[in-house]
Amino acid sequence: MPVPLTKDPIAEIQRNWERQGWQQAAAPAAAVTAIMRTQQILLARAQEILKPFKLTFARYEVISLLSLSRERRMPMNKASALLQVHPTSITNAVDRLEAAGLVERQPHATDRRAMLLVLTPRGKQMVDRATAALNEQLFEQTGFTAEEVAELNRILANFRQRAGDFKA
Amino acid sequence: MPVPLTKDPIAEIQRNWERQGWQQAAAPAAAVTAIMRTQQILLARAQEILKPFKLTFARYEVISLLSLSRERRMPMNKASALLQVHPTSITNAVDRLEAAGLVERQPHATDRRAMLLVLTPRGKQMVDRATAALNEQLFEQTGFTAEEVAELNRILANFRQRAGDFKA
DNA sequence: ACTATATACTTGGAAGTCCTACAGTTGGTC
DNA sequence: GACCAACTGTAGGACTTCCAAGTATATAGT
Repeated sequence: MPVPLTKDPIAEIQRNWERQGWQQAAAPAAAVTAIMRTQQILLARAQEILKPFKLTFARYEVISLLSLSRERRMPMNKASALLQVHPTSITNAVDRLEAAGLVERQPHATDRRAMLLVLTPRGKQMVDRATAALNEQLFEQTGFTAEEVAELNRILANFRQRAGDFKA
Repeated sequence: MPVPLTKDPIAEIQRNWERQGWQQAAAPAAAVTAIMRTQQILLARAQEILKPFKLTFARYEVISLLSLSRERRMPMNKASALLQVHPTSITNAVDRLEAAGLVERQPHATDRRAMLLVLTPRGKQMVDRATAALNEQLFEQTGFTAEEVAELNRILANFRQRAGDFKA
């Protein structure tokens, strides 16, 4: 990692796959690996930017979601569904957000099984600052051109829809 | 997650960002989130396919790399560089691969700090079967069209190069 | 030749993800 | 009205990733 490689290791995977005679699988195998690596790079950047706020990207996503909702509150199962992560991941994130005073758990008015997540004023302030930092330092300079962003959004939305993430 | 959402939650993020007046950041924010979600879906599929082999994707990547190298052996630091993960991740994966009898650690001939990873015959057999499964069940039916795969490979290779993953 | 810096790997710990299993609630069905 | 299936959130465990620190070895500079 310190010294950049002289060859793209993912292009190397594709060449290896082709050399083995797996023509059909070669390019998609490279694409899958590239997506995983890209995610890793983007996540690392986000975490770096969020470090001064003592937030991780997972926790940022939770409070950002709350911040954009009406009333700045939401049942946990809805947060889980919208962020598309396992319920226990939300539990984990909320435990830490609550310890940091950014979010509160409140009983649901009509369903005693459910928990309502409520963004505190401190939480709101934190989201605003963290979002400004992410916008400036990550989203407005991802390293993708505007065309590439549009292409990615198109291709990945198709994929996610076919994968069953959402309907029509 | 059980019931598919009626709206794409990532498109929702983009709309929310635009509503807040963050025009420049909106589309890239959606793209970043889409990449993360897509990685999650692909990783889950890979893990599912590898489960019968008692392999995780991280461990598969290590033995696949060894399998494609001359002599089926490689120093750990080279594996770390090529897979672009932290050295400790390799240590972790190799501990488990070694326990499963798929890989062996051998001393390096000329550098006594270094460790040589050697794929065992059992390991080779396992890679071959796992690769066949991944090719059939994942890579040959990712849900991307051939054009989309080509676009992804082009866009993500540019990105990774700009991010410093490799030179020229 | 000797010291200082750099490299290779491991250990221990923090954080995230998921899964399984469980307790408490809810709600439709007979 | 009682009962069972489905749902909500959480505890515990496995796994991965990274970071920080430590040990051993190699290499460069004086």
